[in-house]
Amino acid sequence: MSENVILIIEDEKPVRDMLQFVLEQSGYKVLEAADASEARQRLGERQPDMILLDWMLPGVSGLEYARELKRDPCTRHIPMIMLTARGEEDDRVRGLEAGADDYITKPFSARELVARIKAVWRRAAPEAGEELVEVDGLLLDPPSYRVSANGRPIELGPTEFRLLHFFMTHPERVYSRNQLLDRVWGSNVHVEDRTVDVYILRLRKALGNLGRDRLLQTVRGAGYRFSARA
Amino acid sequence: MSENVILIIEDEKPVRDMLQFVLEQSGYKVLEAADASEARQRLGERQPDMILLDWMLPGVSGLEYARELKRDPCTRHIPMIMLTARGEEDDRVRGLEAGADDYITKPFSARELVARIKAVWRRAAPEAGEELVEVDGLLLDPPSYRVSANGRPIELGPTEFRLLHFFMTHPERVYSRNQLLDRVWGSNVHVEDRTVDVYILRLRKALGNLGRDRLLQTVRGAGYRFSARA
DNA sequence: GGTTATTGTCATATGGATGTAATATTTATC
DNA sequence: GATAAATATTACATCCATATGACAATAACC
Repeated sequence: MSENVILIIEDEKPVRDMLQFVLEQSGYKVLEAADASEARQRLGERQPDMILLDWMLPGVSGLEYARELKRDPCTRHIPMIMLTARGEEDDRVRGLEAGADDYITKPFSARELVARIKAVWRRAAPEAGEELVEVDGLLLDPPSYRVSANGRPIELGPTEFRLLHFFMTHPERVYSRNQLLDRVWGSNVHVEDRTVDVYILRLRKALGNLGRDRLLQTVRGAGYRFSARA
Repeated sequence: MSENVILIIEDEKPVRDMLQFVLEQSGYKVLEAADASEARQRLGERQPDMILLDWMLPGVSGLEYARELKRDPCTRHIPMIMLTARGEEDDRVRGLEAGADDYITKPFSARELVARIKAVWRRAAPEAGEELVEVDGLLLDPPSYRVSANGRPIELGPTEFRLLHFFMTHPERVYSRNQLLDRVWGSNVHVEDRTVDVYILRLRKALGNLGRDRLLQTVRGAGYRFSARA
């Protein structure tokens, strides 16, 4: 997961600091602005992946600024969460009408904030890599999380599933253990590269039940390859 | 939330433009028609999720056209709001009798319009999934709020009912806890994702009484799936 | 107003999943 | 064929995700 950037637009410094702490704690990068004009400046420098906008701002109100953000083609696509004091139903409706994707009422817990941020992103970005993959009678269906060959199901653990999915979508090419760790396990995990051997074995065993283990080939000195060819 | 499409049937262009602006601001897609014949054309091209119908139309009056829409099986289920100049109680009654879901008097604020649209959808939403659902001998009937298997009834709480309804209408696909919270609990609520486990358990217990708990499958590391297959 | 059902959260139990090390086997090289 | 290097396989301790039962807060109901 690449680092996500969140722009906080909030005039009260203590609240801003609290937000920054919470969000950085959760692994996000934070930009700050105390009012609309500072926000415009930040937006000129860098496009964030999320905007947290306080309802009450000095000068241009949060609501007005929300509308402005949603009018600008450069910023309208950026998901926005409004921060409001004591939940007035009216404000909430107006905030959502102004184009906010969600709103959150102060005071809120760190967990709630992070949960809402994730929920908004989830809704904004539908999942990728959803298509059914087929190689040599072997079927892998991401949405249903199922693998089968000749109609018979194959049981796989999560890691084996990801590994097989990667191989099936990148066939006919050798990947080193470290490349596989990067692409399947994730870039910043430290795992012994010999671990890959073990998962290859586990995957082969599972595929072997239906005679598909030959698809997973060892290339000595280089790594592994997934291929329908002998 | 998928993009909702609203068809505006209104002969005065300035009013139409205003409506379009307001609705697009609120994130809806807008179709336009100046009279009944144009409306028929638009409806042939695309089914909207809502119809805004002016009371006064040249040619076929709004009232007549409302009746026509409610007679046609292809359009009768689409929620409809009538727009009228001044609120004569009489018109209002006739409009509602003709099948309109709500009624709004010009001039109205953007907020009022959007609020009524949302309110109509809220009321219409339960009607949307009205059809009896059946999976592997398990029956769920939304109107009567009943669930049964082999003729024997199953008692479910409201949340378990909604959860089961969602699963039965979206089978063979894995949903993460957070996706389920979004789709079953609603997007603007904050609930711990572990709570889903508990409701899965409760639902399984209820289904287990009639041996249907196997339909609700755990997919480790991914979420849950509803499926009649093993 | 009191009772009951519902809801969401927590603590704990359980079992699968994960990563590593030790050992066996294969392969390449001389 | 001996040796070294790479890979396969086994076994295991640990960790983590899920299952489950109990509970307090809340809402619905009579």
